[in-house]
Amino acid sequence: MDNAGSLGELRALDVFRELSATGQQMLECGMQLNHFDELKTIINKGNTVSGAYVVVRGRLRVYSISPGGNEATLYFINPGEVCILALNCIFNNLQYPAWVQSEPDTCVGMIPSLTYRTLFQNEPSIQNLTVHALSVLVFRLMEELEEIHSLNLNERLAKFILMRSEGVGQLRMTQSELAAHLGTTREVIAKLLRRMVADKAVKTLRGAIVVEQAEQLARLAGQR
Amino acid sequence: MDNAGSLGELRALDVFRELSATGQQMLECGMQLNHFDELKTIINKGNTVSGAYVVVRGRLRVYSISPGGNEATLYFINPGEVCILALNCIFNNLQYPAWVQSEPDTCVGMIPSLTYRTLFQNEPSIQNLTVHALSVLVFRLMEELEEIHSLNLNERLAKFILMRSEGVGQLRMTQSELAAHLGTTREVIAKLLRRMVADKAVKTLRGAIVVEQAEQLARLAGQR
DNA sequence: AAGGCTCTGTAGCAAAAGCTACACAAGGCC
DNA sequence: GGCCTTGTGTAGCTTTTGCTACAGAGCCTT
Repeated sequence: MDNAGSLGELRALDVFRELSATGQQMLECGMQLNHFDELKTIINKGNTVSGAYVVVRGRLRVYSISPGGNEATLYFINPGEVCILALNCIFNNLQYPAWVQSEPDTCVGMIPSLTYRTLFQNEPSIQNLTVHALSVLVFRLMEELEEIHSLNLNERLAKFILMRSEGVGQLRMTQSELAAHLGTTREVIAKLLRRMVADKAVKTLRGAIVVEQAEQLARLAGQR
Repeated sequence: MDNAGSLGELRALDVFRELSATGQQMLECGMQLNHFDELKTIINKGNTVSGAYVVVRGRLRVYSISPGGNEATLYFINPGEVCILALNCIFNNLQYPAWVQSEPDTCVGMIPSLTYRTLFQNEPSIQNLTVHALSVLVFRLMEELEEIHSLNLNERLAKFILMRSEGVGQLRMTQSELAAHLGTTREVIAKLLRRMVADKAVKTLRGAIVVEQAEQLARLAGQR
């Protein structure tokens, strides 16, 4: 996880900005911006992807849905990063293997497949960016897999709250949403939260979790 | 999962062979072959990686170990494929984030980091190979994550046996090994196998599982 | 203010998975 | 053959997670 963080420096947006600044690339003609005010599903599983996505503002959430209807977040795409899964599909003409959803107030740039492939062939910076983005994703997925195997739900929940409340001290999210991220159900989240509340680690509000004692929470996340 | 399969055509070994055949690359000087007769741990978590690994024969297994000591397989690297995680580390000077183990009778070629980086900068085929290998890995990891979220142990076990016994009709593996792959314990595997035996889907031997009725097994793997 | 919607709290039972403990079987080695 | 190691079968208990059901609280709309 620290590893993955240290990889996050090469920002897709900067690369594209620089490229278009130099002028010799036909970049402007390609990138089109889309803005999403509220939560919206952008790609459905099985969709054909028409281009590479770059997150300008906000965040994208890539998730899967089980036959039973339960959602589970696979990973997030943060501002400045490309949606490498889309690249994946572009390079191999595949269908997108998951769902993608925008968080509220998210802005996404789209570069047509063909443009991206041309850029990749001619621009070392784009080659690096691509490899880099894929690497980051691999790290995130491995980290997620590892956590699922070695932590139980309680620990994963504590960790999730801790990570996503950083700075603010609270996490604006309903318990159903939390459940969808961790691949479980609302009632289970409620049950676990009840224990954390009893431990005075957090406080629950409508639509939010307030972190009371971060170290207490960290302890819950750390060991069983 | 069908997606991942269709990605597997670009074989690392062929690319390197071709490159060294053309002669203008200093490839021979780089690749050194290692042979492993039996199960052996090649990379430990946190190790610094000294080069790119190409599997010539056999198979590599990438896995994680939880604090409790339980293993869980993240994915396999098949003949002709590169260990992209190692590439990852090469490009970003990171430590390897998991353990790697060779199966019996496995042959692995190693290309020093520097050589690989040079190749990547100059050879389009290597660039493609790299992106391709990373893409395949991303698909495999996503598939694994999705399965963990949507299938229970019984279904995952059935699927695992089915996949790994293809053609032969049996799976040469102890129950402890099975447990390590699926991230659980021997007793649980034994319990699940007992049910499958009662259903006449499989038969258990010492060190092996024999598939009796593949469709029966497929049914167990398919739904709950 | 009334009604409706969404979110939360709680209980209780069912199923899944993990853990401990032990008996027995198969194969290798001396 | 006897011993040792490794692998398997089984039982019973605990913990975790999932599922069903319902009550109440907060917020918005009309």
